[in-house]
Amino acid sequence: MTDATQYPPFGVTADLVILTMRNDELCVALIERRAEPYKGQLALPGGFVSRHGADRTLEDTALRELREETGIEPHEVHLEQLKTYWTLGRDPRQEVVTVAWLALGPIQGELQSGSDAARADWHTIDAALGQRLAFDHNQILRDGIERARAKLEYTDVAATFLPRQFAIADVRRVYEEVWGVELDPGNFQRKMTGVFERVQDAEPRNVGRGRPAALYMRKAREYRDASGLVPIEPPFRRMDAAR
Amino acid sequence: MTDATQYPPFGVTADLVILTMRNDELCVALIERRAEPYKGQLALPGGFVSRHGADRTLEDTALRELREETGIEPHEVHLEQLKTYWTLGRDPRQEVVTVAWLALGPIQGELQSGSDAARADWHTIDAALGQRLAFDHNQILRDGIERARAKLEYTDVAATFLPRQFAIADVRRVYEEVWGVELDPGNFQRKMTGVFERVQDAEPRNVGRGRPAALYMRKAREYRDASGLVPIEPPFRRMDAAR
DNA sequence: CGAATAGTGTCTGTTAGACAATATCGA
DNA sequence: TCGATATTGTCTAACAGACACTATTCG
Repeated sequence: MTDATQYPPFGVTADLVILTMRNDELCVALIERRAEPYKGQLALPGGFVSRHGADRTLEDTALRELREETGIEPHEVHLEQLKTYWTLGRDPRQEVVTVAWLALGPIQGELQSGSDAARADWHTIDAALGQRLAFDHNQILRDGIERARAKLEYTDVAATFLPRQFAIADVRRVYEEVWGVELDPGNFQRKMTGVFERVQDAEPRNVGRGRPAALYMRKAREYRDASGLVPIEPPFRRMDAAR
Repeated sequence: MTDATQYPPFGVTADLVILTMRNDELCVALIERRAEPYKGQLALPGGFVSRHGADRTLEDTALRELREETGIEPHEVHLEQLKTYWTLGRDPRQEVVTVAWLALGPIQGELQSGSDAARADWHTIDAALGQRLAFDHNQILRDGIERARAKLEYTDVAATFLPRQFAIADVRRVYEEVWGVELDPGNFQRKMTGVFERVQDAEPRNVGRGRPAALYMRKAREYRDASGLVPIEPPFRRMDAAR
């Protein structure tokens, strides 16, 4: 660390794995690259740190990219740092270190393509991983999904996919889709009612057929860790599948 | 991402949170900085990526720094990426992004100071966190310890602190020290014998008084995740304290 | 022998998971 | 009414935690 200037200069980007549920399917936001390298291929949205010194932290860059891409306000999503990626020659233009972020939210509308994207769209996880993405974005996407899967087990992160008020069955559908399993509705209900807070007033949103569900929201007062998530009790094991 | 060269150049370092047990105390490796900034203060060991293109991946840098600092061979330690840190002006010389790594191992000997360090020594966690470290290294160290604590709960990572063969009580002492709790020896025994593999031959290493303990090692064949750790069964809860 | 540590047995309260039963809606 | 979904009840096997007990060493 004696003389920093003797070491090679890097570019630093923040790339985003933005996941949401659309029609009960787990989807990821991808852009189509407008420029080389990987022109025309799909990639995770992202961009370089500190356009004109606007970013003061790594998170600023991630939040800015998130806003540009989805038009969503930061407080509506869960955002956490995922992992950092670099291998020699990973980007042919110059050495680029990418700090990947995981963003989860109830994002409804269509996406807006930023400056460097020809278009931006939602893709199901299977469709996205079934093709070659730009750079090492296949790996980043896999890591992001794995992180989300793991966090369902010991946090209330599933609720970040849902609007502010939701039914327990909505939470269950998130688990079922993200884990790819079927869960027993009865047992799930019991476990989760303790995790969330019942909304008393609120007319029961009456969507489909069947008995209307009570609405819940995330508990505000409980202990949250640095990531803003509430730990859920001992284990919600991935093996807890019905049948 | 249109023109990478318009963005500011960053230096990239790998800094290490190297934890080990010495005299049943959790200790961290710190260096005393030889040069400005923070000259004379304690800091996590680390260094810039790719001195003369020697590093082809981020992990290469971490492994190289680890070897230089501890003289330890990579296969003897558990190494995982922790988190990446940057805020504007974090390093007064130039903008530096630091990829922090967590290294856990049964590191016995003294430390060798690298080129940029006046000296390198082991410090207990309390001593290290009780003073002002260079840069944002207090935060990085706290994050590293928290990661280690969390991983004890659902992996066999405790064994990475120990030599290849160990007694169950050794594992228990790791949990007790890292979590700062007392665990019931009997119940701990039962849970952990399933996690590890008994070494049949191996004369019972006879250290202190009392009945000599059977030796165990980590299971080689079981499923290991990408980090090389074996998941341990449902929950080893932090609350599982005795008394 | 007694002190110390390793390891096993046993009991009890809790809980996960299976599955049945009830509640409340739309058609 | 039926079909669908929400919610609660019940049972059982497993298990965590408390704690007593046995095993094996050293001094």
